Amino acid sequence: MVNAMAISDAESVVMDVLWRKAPQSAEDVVAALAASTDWQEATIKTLLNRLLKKGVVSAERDGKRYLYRPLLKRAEYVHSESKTLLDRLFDGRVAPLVAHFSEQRKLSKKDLAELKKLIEELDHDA
Amino acid sequence: MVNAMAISDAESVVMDVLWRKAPQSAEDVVAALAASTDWQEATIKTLLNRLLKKGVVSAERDGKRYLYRPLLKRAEYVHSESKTLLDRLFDGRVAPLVAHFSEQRKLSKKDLAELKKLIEELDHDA
DNA sequence: CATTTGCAATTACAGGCGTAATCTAAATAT
DNA sequence: ATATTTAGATTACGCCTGTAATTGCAAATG
Repeated sequence: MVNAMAISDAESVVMDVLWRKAPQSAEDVVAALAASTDWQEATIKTLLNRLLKKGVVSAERDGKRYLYRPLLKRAEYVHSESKTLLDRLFDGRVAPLVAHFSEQRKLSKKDLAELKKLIEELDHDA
Repeated sequence: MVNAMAISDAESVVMDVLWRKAPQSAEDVVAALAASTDWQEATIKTLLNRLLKKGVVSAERDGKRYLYRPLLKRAEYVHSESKTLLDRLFDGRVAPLVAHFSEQRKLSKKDLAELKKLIEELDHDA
């Protein structure tokens, strides 16, 4: 068990919708996902319920339906996912990952420019 | 299905052993994992077999046993895992990941120094 | 040869995941 | 008041995973 309460891939797609905007009803979420997935309504409701059970979203009654909102913050999720990957593959550090991508020539101009700027700022800060 | 032929977490631990040294017999792999896991021999053999079935390791008879070696290269695996994560969480680019870690103040001195050097080299190269 | 032994192959089994269909209770319409 | 619609809750189901135990077979040994 790598993660105490892991969010599955499909579940994270639903979280993304709630991170973009909250609270939302199940129907809202279904509507938001209609374009990008071909999941049935029932599927999305299942995912919402599993997320509820995992304690990472809350549901507040609103008339006949519920309004869902994320309890887990996106930054937290992003961080734990990233850290898990860095730990597994890059000895827990960021630089080796960047090195890997540069070796594979998979750094875009944009990436390079941004990285350069970032590093300069950090350097200046420190 | 995100990955055509995904390697599970437990399986990747076995791959790690083979990436470090190949070929190795099942017994070698068991020995290598004795320190870091408490998996039974049978478990490790199951994992080897699943990896075989997935076509990411090969087995060559060596007397009564087999010698296993990875067919998938570590760099390929690392790349696909990293790319999947970057795509999911950072719009497919490296810089935002670095930015995230710097915002969370999770960049070590070492990371910073390495990144700086890397960027300089790349800049110089380009 | 017959038997033990060392490996690999097969089988097991519960829980999670992707993907829903169906059931039920509440609200609304007739 | 009853019928219908609607939304959530329950149930389903096959595949993957983690974690093995058991079986089968070939080689070594008595």
